[in-house]
Amino acid sequence: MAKFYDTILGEYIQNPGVRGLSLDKLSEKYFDYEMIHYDEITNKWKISFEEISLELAWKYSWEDVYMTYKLFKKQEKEKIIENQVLENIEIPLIEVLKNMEISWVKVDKNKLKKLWEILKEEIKGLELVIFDLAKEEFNINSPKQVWEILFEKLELPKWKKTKTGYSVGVEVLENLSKEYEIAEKILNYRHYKKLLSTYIDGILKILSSDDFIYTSYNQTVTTTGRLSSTKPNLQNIPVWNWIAGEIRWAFISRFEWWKIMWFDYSQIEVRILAMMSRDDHLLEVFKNSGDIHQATWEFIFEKKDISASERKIAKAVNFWVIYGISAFGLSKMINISVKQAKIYIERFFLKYGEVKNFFNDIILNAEKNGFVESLFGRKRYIAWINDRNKMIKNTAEREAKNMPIQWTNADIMKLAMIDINNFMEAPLSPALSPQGRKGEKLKSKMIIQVHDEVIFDVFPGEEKILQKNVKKIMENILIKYKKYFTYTIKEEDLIDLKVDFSIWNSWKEAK
DNA sequence: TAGGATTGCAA
DNA sequence: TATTGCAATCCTA
Repeated sequence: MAKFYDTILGEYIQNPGVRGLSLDKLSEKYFDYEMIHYDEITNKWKISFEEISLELAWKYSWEDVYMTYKLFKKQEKEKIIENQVLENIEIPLIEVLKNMEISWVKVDKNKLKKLWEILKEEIKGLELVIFDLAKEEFNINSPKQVWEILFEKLELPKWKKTKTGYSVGVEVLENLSKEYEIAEKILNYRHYKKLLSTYIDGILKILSSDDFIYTSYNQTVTTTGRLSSTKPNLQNIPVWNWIAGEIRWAFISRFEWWKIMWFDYSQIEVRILAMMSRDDHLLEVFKNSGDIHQATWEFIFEKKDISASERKIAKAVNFWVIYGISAFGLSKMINISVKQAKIYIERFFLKYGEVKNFFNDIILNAEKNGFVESLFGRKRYIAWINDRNKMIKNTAEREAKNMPIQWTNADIMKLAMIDINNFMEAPLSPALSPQGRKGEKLKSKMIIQVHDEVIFDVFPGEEKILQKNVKKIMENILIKYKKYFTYTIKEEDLIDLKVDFSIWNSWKEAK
């Protein structure tokens, strides 16, 4: 039993993704009791807590404690506190996330300022061109004004409607940009503007005086057991393109002589699929070559030499099948005909037959029991799996198919983070300590998690010990925690997870 | 000023 | 006609 407990996490485990997990919401939901709000007692923050009457302060404080206690008692009675995922993953993770949050992330302010100058210049230029093409000035950031200009004034062909007018999203503009320069320019404008507002201004705005940012990790918002990150969201920093990719160069080690180290689970979802489905052919790939894309193509098309474009298709098929994509979706995603896409998907399931059975079983079970389950027993209720509406039913089925995989992914990563944290907190033996000091802890810090990657700020001299141990911990999670499995997996089907690694002075790496 | 709608970034 | 998120911006109520 952990040293501490969290009733919100208890609630989250029961019903991941349900909004309104705050104490006052739960108190209403379960005890039909409306708590006093902080807004009320402070007259909407007009007075401070010290200024309110003792009686009100007492009631407010008492409620907080008592309702938490009642919630705990309820969860104890319902045996929620004994939930394996809660006890072994979510509760221990609290401290890990705390450590990450207080470690902060150093930012290269000058780098961002330089990017700001470049982007500002580009945007200004594009604005002029767009106004010239439109023959008037308007707000390019306003979708409404954009479609008014494009479809009403310039009479470009209309593509897609929205609730309030016409869509002018990427898909539409990309189609238009084949013939109309203005569409292409607006796309460029948006791209740069996005980088400038969200990633440059957004980060500069919240930078501390010594150039650090301190993100928050939220443990109870996603329906898939993943974490989320806010203020800033460090989980959607751009990776592509010459200028967007530059942004990652701005996340640097905290001191000049420190390094940024980056670990990433390679193709983890396909590996999980192989293991959970126990598909012999898929498992074989990972036990042998490990090159899943090459293997899929060879296997599906009974062909040895493959071209770069064929490999790209194989990669897409491997990737999208996990999400239960339709032939239509796949065709759009990689720009092939629906007919072709259908053939690829059919052949995938024909060859990897157990995968098909695995997905079918998940749906059957969900229909029967109303929930799906991860490898470690994380449950999600999908009541609408039996909906009569075919659209709703289809969506539910796609969710059901994807969730066990994505959840298991999240569980693996969380377990790895807990073990990494334990490793970093434990006093090192003199032999292992980089400086040979007795009882010393590592000084490096785990700073960022992005779903299947973890990033460290590394103290000089600790590179080797971290590289070796973090990689080992991450790759061995399934073997170490097989006792928690709720699916039966044969010992020989426990495949190795693969972790890629790189080290640099900033987050931008050889990706 | 709050919140819906649109858009776009990540895994 | 894949999923999960967060955030900037516009614009209406």
